[in-house]
Amino acid sequence: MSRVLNHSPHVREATRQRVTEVIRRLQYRPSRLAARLSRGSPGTVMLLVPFLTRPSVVARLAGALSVLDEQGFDAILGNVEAPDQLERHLHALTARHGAEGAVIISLQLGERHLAELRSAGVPLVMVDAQAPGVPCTVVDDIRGGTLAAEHLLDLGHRRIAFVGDEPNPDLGFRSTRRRLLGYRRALAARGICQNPALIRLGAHSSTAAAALTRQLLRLPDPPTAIFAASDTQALGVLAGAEQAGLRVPDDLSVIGYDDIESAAQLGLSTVRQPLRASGASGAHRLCAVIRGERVRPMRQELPLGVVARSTTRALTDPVRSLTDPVRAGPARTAPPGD
Amino acid sequence: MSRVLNHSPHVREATRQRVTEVIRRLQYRPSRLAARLSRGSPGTVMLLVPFLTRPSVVARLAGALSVLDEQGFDAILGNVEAPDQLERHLHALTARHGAEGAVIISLQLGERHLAELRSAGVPLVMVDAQAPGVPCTVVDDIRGGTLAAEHLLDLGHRRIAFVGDEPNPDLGFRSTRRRLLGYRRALAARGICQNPALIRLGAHSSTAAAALTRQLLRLPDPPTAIFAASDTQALGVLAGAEQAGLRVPDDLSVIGYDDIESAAQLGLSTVRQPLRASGASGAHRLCAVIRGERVRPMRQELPLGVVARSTTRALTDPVRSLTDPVRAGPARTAPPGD
DNA sequence: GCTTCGCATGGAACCGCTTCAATAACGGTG
DNA sequence: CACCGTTATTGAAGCGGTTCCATGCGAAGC
Repeated sequence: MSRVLNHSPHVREATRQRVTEVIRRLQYRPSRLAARLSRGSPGTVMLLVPFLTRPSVVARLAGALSVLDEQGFDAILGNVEAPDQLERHLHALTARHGAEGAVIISLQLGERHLAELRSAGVPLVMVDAQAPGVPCTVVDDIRGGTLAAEHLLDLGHRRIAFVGDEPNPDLGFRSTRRRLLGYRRALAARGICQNPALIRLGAHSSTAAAALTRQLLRLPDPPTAIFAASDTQALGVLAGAEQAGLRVPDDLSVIGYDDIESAAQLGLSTVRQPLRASGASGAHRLCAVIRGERVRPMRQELPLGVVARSTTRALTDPVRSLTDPVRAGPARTAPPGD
Repeated sequence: MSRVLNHSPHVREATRQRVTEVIRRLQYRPSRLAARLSRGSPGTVMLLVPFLTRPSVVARLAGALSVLDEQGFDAILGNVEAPDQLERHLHALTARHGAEGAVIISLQLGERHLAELRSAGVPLVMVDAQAPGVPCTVVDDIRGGTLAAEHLLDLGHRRIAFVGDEPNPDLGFRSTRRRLLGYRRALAARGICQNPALIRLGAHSSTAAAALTRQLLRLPDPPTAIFAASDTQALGVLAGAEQAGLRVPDDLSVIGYDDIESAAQLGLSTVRQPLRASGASGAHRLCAVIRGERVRPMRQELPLGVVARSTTRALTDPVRSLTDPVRAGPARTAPPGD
């Protein structure tokens, strides 16, 4: 009878009919659990994400979910906002038959965790994070930072501030640090002396970013452009600028990072990274690992690009830095919509 | 040995030690699957959501997830963006031992689906949706619509437009329709004649909303305020207004619905509903149902309230509607930040 | 010192499916 | 019509726990 359920070819049509009929009459519902146990594969993978509510995380998650779905895996979701949650979920992973593998998203695991997972032999794949020996899908955040800074530099800006979030001590996000590094390199490459006062770190929230922005704008020599470490923070920067009475992009250029949905909606200039695709790719790669295949580039790097929308514009008031009458810059890309 | 794992009291300390030691030496990892099978409870529930990327959905999801987590349930996530996905996930649910129950979020199930689930005896709970005989957690969207409209009316607006999304034929969202109904009632209650041209429906996206807004603003007699059926759409309205060269709230008041995170960030006035709490409550109630308890109010209604931020303000140009000298309204609540 | 009671432990049965080996039915052929 | 090679079906043995029952052992009571 198991044969008819699993569409085995070695069953006569007559019997199939008969069995199906009985199944229907008995209201028989097979137990997935039992099937999975005896088959030895739980058909389940874990998706581990930090701060589920962040749009960039959700986009990645959605990407991963869609391919797992179509590959027939159940996706159990683990959200970690505190170290103990990480601990718990990771522990659940190491239990045999808990999940067949895991996609770890935007979570930098510590040595201890990695060792545990390795010794438990859990198929693993990382997205927006890396670890030795684990297939990962990333972007070059340093380059991303450079791209953002260069975009602003190309528009004539010189006093370019950076607003980011402090590295989380427990769940070590390091992308902000790398983006900052890229920004620094770009400035250095153009021979611009870096003013430490223009670099502000706070909590990863747009209200924190707004506060930092107000601080920046109160500086005796305020920035003409701000690079925010994420779009979420860039939205805060926008709010901060408005609160300070500045107009974007007229008085201040702002560029974010990620290209989340609302960035497009609000016309935020940003550094785009393929969020959804990163999740999808991670999931695909995990499936490969589970099947025992060898994933090709251990470290897969996705492309990055500046999307100039309407929050960045060429520096219009050279008085601030040099001379010249007011002349509206060319920037201001087409707004979204239509 | 099962006893020591399950912390049974009937085991001597010495034996416990010995067993634990052996377990450690053998690198023994218990199989969750086997445990669950023999125990007869999968310890897993399904979270079914539509359009995972919508912020309101994510907030609810996060709420549900957090309580399931602390209750020791694995949450398998099902995202449905198309009817066939719904079908698949629902079907998986009816399989025995697939999941112990499900929290259905913002998804209006059809009669057929409900019947199937009922006959399969799957413990069910709905959030932001309802069905006869199923415990649900909702808000009164009609009243929400009324609240939004009244807020604008109280500010002196009379030409109030509505921007919303068309009901999805497959996954029947009906909240927009109800919010619209509430809006209509409020207007009717004040004896305001309703102009059908001021009601625009499109896709649920902020770009669509932006387009609708531009149409509205090109009207010979454009609205002075717009009520958007969701914050996402309100953001689009904001963008549309900006594209049309209008300033918010000076030239146009905008109110949204949901109070998603970015609403607070951007100072969007909105009708707040407890998103995260709704998910959490749904999860709690599901746990109760699973435990065989009777959930108290079958239909649990969560509170709603207007949050006036900086996108709504009293009508300043009375010429447009009636009389009165210009007097800046009280509105314009403190901006976010700090 | 021997029985009685109770708690700790070892063992069997079972959860519900898959799988594989063994048996039965089948169709074709000499 | 008997025989043989296939193919279909049935049955038993796991998968890896949990649970329940029976046995063993130690402490308490007589």
